[in-house]
Amino acid sequence: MNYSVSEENYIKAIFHLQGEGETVTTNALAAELKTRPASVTDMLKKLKTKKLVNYQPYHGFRLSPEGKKTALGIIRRHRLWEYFLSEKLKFEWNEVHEVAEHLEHVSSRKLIDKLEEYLGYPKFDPHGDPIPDSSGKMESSPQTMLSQLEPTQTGVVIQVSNQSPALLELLSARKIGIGTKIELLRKFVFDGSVEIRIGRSAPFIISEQLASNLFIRK
Amino acid sequence: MNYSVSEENYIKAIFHLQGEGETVTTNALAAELKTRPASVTDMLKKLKTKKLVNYQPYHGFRLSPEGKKTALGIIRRHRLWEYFLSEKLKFEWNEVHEVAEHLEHVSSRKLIDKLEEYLGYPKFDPHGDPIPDSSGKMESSPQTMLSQLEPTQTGVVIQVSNQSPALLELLSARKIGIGTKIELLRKFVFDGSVEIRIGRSAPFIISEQLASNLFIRK
DNA sequence: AATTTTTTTTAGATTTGTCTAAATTTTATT
DNA sequence: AATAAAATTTAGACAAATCTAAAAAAAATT
Repeated sequence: MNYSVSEENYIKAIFHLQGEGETVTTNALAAELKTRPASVTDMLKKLKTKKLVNYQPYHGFRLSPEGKKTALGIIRRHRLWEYFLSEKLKFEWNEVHEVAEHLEHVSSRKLIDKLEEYLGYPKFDPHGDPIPDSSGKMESSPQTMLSQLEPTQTGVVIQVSNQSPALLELLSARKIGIGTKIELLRKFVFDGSVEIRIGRSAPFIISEQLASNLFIRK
Repeated sequence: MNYSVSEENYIKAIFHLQGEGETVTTNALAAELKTRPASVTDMLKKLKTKKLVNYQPYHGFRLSPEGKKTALGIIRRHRLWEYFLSEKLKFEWNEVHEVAEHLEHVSSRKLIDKLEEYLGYPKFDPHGDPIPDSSGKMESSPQTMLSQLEPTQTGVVIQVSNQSPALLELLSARKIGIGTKIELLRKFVFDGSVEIRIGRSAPFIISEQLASNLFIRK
C-alpha cells in the first residue's frame, strides 16, 4: 500500500495520460517523465507484479482499479498542498506545482485528512482542477476561461459570460457556440490574444477580451 | 547544496550525537540510525568528500562548519513542520515527530521561509526545542517542567512556579533550590511521580505536583 | 607487554532505479 | 506481401544505499 517516489510518479503520469479510454504507450510515458523507454518498460514490469497496471508487452497499458485508486490518492495530496501553498502561504499561482510535486509524496493518511479539514474541504485547487475526497471521488472539472487553458489543451464551450449582442455577433462570425470544441494552440504574451483551432479548420487568433468571456470545460 | 534523504538523516543524527564537543563513533551512529556500522563507514566516506564531516578512519567524526549549517537547516524544517502540525492541524504532541520526519526532507527554501512567516516566527517547537532561524541561529533551550524530561536527561532548576510557603517548605526539606542539578531516572506512569537524583546522592521519588512546578533548563 | 575483546573498515553482494546498445516486435510504406 | 521504419523490450552496466562476513586497527584485560 506504500509506494516509492518513483513508483508514485509513474502512477500519476499514467493516470494523466490515459484519460478516459486511451491506452498509454511506452514512448509517451517516457517523454512525460523525461526518462528512457527502457526505464519505463522496467518499471512497468514492477507495477504489473504489484497489480497496479494492466500491461501486455508491446501493447500499452492502463491503470488497474487499484492503480487508479492509488493515483487519485496522490493527486489528492498534490492538489491539497497546492491549495495550502496558494491560499495559506500566499504562493503565486505558478509556483505551487513545483513544491507540491515534493510534498505529495509524504503519504501519511492522517496528515492529509487533517490538512483537508484545516483547509475547509476545498473542492478545486488553484488551477481549477478538482480535488478528490478521501474516497477518491471528485467533482467534474469546473468551467474555466478559455484564456486559462495551456497550449495544446482542449475544451468545450459551456457558457458565454456576457450576453451582449456585440459578443454574440462576434461569436457567430467566428462560428463559436455552446458545445464548440476548441483547442488552444498558443498564447501571445504581448496582448493576451490566443491562437485557437476548431476541429480540423485552419487556426486563428482571438482577442483577450473574447477569450476571457468564453467558459469551457476541459 | 542539495542532499539525499539518506544523507540528511545521517547529518541530523550526527548533529544530535555530537553535542558540544564529543566526537561521534561509528557504532553509536549505527545504533541511532538503526543501520549497520559498515553502512555508516560507507556513508561517512561520502560525507567526507562532500566536506560535511571531519572524519579520520578509526577515530570518529564531527560535522564540519558546513555540515553543521546543513544540520541546522534540516532541524529548522523539522521543527517548523512540528509546530505547524501541532498548532494548525491539531495533531497530538506525540504524533508530530513521525510526520515531520518526512516533511523535513522537502527542501524548498521559499516553502520554509513562507511557512515560518505564516506561523508567526515561532521560537520553539511543541516539544520545547528551539527553532533555528533562516541563518541557523536559535535561542538556547527554554525552561521545561522537570516532569517533561526523559529518563536519564539532566537539567538545572532555574525557576519554581508556585511561590507558596507550602512548596518552599517541601523544597527545603528535599534540599532543592535554584541551580540544583537534577537527573531524572524513571517516570512512574501510575501517578506521574518521578525518580530523581541530585549529584551523587541516593535517588528518591517526588510527586507529579512537585515535578510540574520545578522549571529546569536542559 | 602480550593477548583478548571490541570497534571499525574493507571486500564483495544485493536492491532500486536508471542508462545505452542491441534485439525483437509491431506498424507503416512501398 | 515484402520491406523499411518506428516502437518496445531485453541484456548488460552503473550509481546509491544497504547488507554480511572477514580483515584490520584500537582499546581493554590479563
